[in-house]
Formats: sequence, structure tokens, C-alpha cells
Amino acid sequence: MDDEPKLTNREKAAHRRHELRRTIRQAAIEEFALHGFTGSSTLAIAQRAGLSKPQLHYYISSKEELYEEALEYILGEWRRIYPSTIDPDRPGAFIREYVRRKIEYVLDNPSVSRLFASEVIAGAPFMSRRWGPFLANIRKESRVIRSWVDRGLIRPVDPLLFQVHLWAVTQNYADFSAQIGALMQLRPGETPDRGHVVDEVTTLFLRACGLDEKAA
Amino acid sequence: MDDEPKLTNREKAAHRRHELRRTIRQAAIEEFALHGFTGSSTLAIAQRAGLSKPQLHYYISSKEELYEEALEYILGEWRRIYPSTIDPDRPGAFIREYVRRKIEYVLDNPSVSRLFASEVIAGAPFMSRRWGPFLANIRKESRVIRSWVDRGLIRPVDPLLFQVHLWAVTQNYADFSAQIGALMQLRPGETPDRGHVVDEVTTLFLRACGLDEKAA
DNA sequence: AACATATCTGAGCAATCGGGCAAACTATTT
DNA sequence: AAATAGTTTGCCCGATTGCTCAGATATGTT
Repeated sequence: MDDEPKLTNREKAAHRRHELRRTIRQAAIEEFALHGFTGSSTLAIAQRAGLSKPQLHYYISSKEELYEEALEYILGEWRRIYPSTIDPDRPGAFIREYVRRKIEYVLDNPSVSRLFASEVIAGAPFMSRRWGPFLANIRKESRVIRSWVDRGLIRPVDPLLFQVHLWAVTQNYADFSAQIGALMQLRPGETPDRGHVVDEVTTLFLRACGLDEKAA
Repeated sequence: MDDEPKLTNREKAAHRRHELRRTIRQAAIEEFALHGFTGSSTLAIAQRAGLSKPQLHYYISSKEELYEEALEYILGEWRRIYPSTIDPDRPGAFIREYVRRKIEYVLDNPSVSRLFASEVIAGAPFMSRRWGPFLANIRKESRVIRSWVDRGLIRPVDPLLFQVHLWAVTQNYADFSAQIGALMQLRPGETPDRGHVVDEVTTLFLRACGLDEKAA
């Protein structure tokens, strides 16, 4: 009765350590999202993770490294959301799916989006070395959008700014949720109605493309 | 030959003091915009304003008060931008004018917009008492937009979310200018082409309203 | 049981934080 | 010239910053 998944103690310890790093990263994301890199203290992060300050420093090598790890995690998440499985010849479906995924993600993980926003507002000091892959992705997508325009599938739009606007509107629901909550008079912690938000945002961008079939 | 604008020394001194407060406020806005309230130090603000730290503290009573003054200034600016002189029965003209003013303002004063963004991302701890007038304004505008919809002047939109999206897209050009600069491969300090940005944003929201007359 | 390794704690480091204060300096009014 | 008001400076305070380290404790292996 010592077997089942047959884990050695060493493996279990490694697993625990890995879990703890995850907890720390999440705490870091939340704290950095609220107060930015400069404004966040390692003590606050430690407390958020349920650790003492020296205990935290036992697992991380520096505040900077922890911040960079959090940024790296975010970039991974952005890549994950991008709907690569969608037929790029059906602009309507593509936009619908992208908006839906992005809005649902930012409403579920507002801190992730907010940390990214903090970083960029501060002048992107840590991101500046990482725009590369980001840029490549955007440019690839720009070519797809341009082809939609060229083939007359959608009304003419600036492919790059179109994406920028999509980002702005979707991210906004996480970054400015305090403002939105005040406007909508939501209770603390309450999020706006997802279906409605997704509908409105989708409609906005579909109409911009001349694709407003008003599908349910 | 002691007259001309007939300023007593006392008045000149008062004027100098007032100018200095402006300089300090501007420095504070820039520093707070970059690092948020918690992340900004009074020393950094003082240096930005060309003062020593005790010298700064001679003119302000606390970091908090300075921050609140900066916030108050921002709210005044938002009110100033709102195009109250426009005929509210011409949705197209209204949207065009609002977008133009807002984009030009945020491109000229990115720090103002970024400070507001920092505050809201941090959970709007100082703004929470000030949403009132803000809310009233938004609701007033919501009624106007609803009347457009009811009279069939524009296609149906959610009046509140429509404004939220307008905010998101316009503010974005200030808050995320580091990202946009990277995407557009702008030189440091360079801003994107205003005319083009205004055109694209205007088009986006006009089309959402079914008002795309493609006017020059 | 003995040993090794991983983890945790209390104390403390130098640097910076927001802010105060008396003395020195400057400018203006009498 | 003397008195007054406004401004600037150097020096300091207690608290907090990121981070270290020696020792205590827990955990795992033999």
C-alpha cells in the first residue's frame, strides 16, 4: 500500500517545490500587477504567498528574476490564447473566436493582464528585449488581415491598428475593471456579464469589417 | 519706468510660487505615471522638478496630497476635452470630434493618461471617492446615445460599453505607447501619424454605428 | 540510529523611504 | 539700517527596502 502512482519521496519533494514556485509566481503576479515592479516589495509578495521574507528569498534569487519569470509566464499565456486552430479564411469566425477567448481569459486572470499593462506603462523596461516574437506574430497576423482586405472579404482596415484596437478593448476589461465596476455599479469582486460583453465587443469589430450578420 | 504691467514685488513673488507649483505638479505626474503612487519617491519627483528633497517638502505637505492634486488636475482635463459645444443630434459629428480631441490630447499629454491608468490598475484607491461626477457625466452621455438608437440615427449599441470602448481605444495610444512604438518601429519619442490614427479610430466607431459615410 | 540534505528562522546589513527642523541665506518692506 | 518674510540647506529621524547568513529544525536516505 505504498505504491499507487509509485512516487519516491524525492519526487514528491520535487513536486512540492514546484508547486511552491507556482504559488510564489502567482503571488508575484498579483503584487506586481497592483504596484508595478518598483512599487512592489518582496515582503508583500512573501506574505501574499504565505511565506516569511527570508523564506521567499530562499526560493528566488532576486526580485528582478522573479519579475522576469512572471513576464515570461505572461508571454506564454498570450501565445496560448491565440486561436491558431481557426480557419484563417473565415474572418468572421476568427474574430469571434479571438474576442471570446481573450475576454474570457482577461476576466478570469485580470492580474496577468494588469501586470503586462503596468510594465508597458512604465516604458516596458523589461519587455524591450522581448518584443521580437511578439512583433513577428503581429506581422504574420497583419498579412492575414491584409489578405482579407485584398480579397474583399472585409472592408478596408489598417491591419496593425485593427489589432491594436482589439487588444485595447479586450485588455481594458481587466486593466480598468475598477473603473468599469464603478460605472456598472458592480459589487466588489463581481464581473460584468460575459455574454453581453463578448457580444458588444464582437459586434464592434465585426461591423468595422462589414461583417455584421447579427448571428446569435 | 516702474510700471508697465504694474506688478508689485509681492505679486511677482506669488506668480513665481504659482509657477513652481505647476512645475512640481508636472514632475509629479510624470513620475507617478511611470511608477505609480507606491513606486514613486519624493526624491525622484524633486529631482525631476530640479529641486532638493527638503525644498520639495517645503512646497508640498505630503506625497499623498501631491498625488491627489495630480489626480484632481487630470479630472479637470477630462472635463475640458468633452465636446459640450457639439450638436448632440448629429452623432457622426459628435463622435468624430470626440475622437479627434481625445487622441490629440493623449498624444500630447501621455503622462496624464498614464497616471490615470496606473491609479485605476492599482484598484483606484484614491479615485474611489471621486467616481461620482464621472459617473454622472457618463450616464448623461448614455442617455444621449440611447436616444440616437431610439430615433434610429445609429445602429443599436450598448451606450455604456460603447463609451468604455471609446475610452479604451483612445487611452491606449498613450498608455501602451511603448508597445505601439515597438510594433510600428518608431524611434524613441516619435509618435504615430496623428491623422492616420484619428482616421482609423473614427472609422472603427462610425462603422459600429452604421455611420460610415467615408467623409474625408 | 546516524548521517545528509533541504528548509526555515531571527537577527542584521547598507541603502532608501517620507518627512521634520533649526540654522543660514535672500529678498522685501519699513 | 533694521526688521520681517520667504526660501534653501544640512542634518537627522524612525521605518522600510532588497538581501544575507549562521544557526536551528525538519525531512529524507542509509
